Amino acid sequence: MKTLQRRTGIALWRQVADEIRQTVLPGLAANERLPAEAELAIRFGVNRHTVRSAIAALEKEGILRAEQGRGTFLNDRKRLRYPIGRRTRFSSGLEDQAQTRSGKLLSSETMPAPPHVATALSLAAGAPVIQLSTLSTADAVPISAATSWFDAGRFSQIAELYAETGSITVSLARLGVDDYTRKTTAVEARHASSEDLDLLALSPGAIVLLTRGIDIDSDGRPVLYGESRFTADRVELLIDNRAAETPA
Amino acid sequence: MKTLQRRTGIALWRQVADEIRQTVLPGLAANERLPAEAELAIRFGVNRHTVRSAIAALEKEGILRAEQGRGTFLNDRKRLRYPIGRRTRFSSGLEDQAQTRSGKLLSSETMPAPPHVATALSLAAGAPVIQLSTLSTADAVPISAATSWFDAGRFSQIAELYAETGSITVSLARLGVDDYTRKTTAVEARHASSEDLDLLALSPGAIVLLTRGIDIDSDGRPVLYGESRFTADRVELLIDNRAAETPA
DNA sequence: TATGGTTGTCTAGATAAATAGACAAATATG
DNA sequence: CATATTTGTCTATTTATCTAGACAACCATA
Repeated sequence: MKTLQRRTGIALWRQVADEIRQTVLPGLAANERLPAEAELAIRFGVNRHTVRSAIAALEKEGILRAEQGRGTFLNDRKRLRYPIGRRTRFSSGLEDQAQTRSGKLLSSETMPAPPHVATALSLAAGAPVIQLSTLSTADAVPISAATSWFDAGRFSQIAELYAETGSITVSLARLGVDDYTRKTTAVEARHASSEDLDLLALSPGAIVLLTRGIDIDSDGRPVLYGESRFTADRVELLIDNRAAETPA
Repeated sequence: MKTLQRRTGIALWRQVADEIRQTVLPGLAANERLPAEAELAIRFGVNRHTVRSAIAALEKEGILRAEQGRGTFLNDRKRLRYPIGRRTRFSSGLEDQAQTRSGKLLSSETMPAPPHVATALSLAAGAPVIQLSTLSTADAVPISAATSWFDAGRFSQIAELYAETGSITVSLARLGVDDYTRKTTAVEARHASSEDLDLLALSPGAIVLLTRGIDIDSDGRPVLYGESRFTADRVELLIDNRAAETPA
């Protein structure tokens, strides 16, 4: 196999790690043994030491474990499925997948609305908005880092409420928004920025799923505009268009 | 700024390219000039030559253009917005964004259904299915590579029809499926595999958005199960949950 | 047309990644 | 307990990446 490319700025061992993830692991059951390092080296056309670097990286990510004399084994881990629909909430939809879930307020700031935020919230450009930076975890593992903007006039207490409750839904309920629904969600994927690496405990080159969404209340008024970064190796997004989606 | 990390298997120039993409370009209008190479080198704490490698890479991607004596400029390019909803079609929804769109059949094969395909199509494990590999382009640029599976009993002519028409929708219509809707779509992101690099004309380390979706006909019977890989730097997915989504 | 700022090219040396080979340490098995 | 298989560690060498500095080529403008 001669599929790896050199002189591309991506170290060979990293490419090998990606190939193992994508072409070797899918064929294995949990706790099953991988082919020996020497065999993988031949298969990918690289030195055994390069394969070892790749395996070391995957081991550090918690995907594999190597045992001297026995072999290297696939750990038992599954990806979190994060539902996105009209009623997108962090907590609900994950109950059966994680024991504990939490939301932490990293920072809040009142600022004039940047152009795209003003547009999303149907506010005048530069109108005051509150920006929340939050981090959500499931079973103590960082799942997403989000930045949300709210109309400062309508939701002046949002930061304090979120800090107290750890939930956007609960905070909004206390401010008189009984219900809200997701209007649109845009999804992109990109390499994690240095800030993402930090917040989400990722290693360089990692991928984040970026969603940008607008939530509206029952009158159709925009309630919040948010951008979330999900760790792509721990999360997949599930978009459900079934009949339950029908507007009330 | 000291945000770059060394010894990670990602060459510094590539990290610089990503940082430029994410922290410098968003602040620029189309055709606006970037800070000078020397200034960027200081900002990122690397040698000017490293910045030049990064710019060369972005130039090769068509994002920037460097002009000797004048500076380096941001090209005018926009990301394609690919709508995902109950009625997900490749052609419609892109009309206003690309002059020409085409679908090409790469290969087709009849095979026993792999477990996850059988589940998705509500078939018995191992029942015969037709697998289509297709490539979709917009304005001659590869946008997505897809693998789709159909019940071989119900849609035996699907490969020939797709080869002829370049459209799943039209092919299905000729086989008596007047309408179909998307039941669920799962979205993941990962590094492009060597096959993806090839098909989608990407460079190593590039990201693909992977969607896995099930389409059903008006009776609720599964029509196709498909997995699509989108080039993350040229496409974003737009999930629309508005009232138009209401089932017919 | 002189000047300052910009990108382009070249040389040289330092640091990181990849290859090659040898052997130790642990494990499973006959 | 002898043997084959596997991962772990070490040394040495080659290749790629990054840094450093100097200067050429080109552009805008005073």
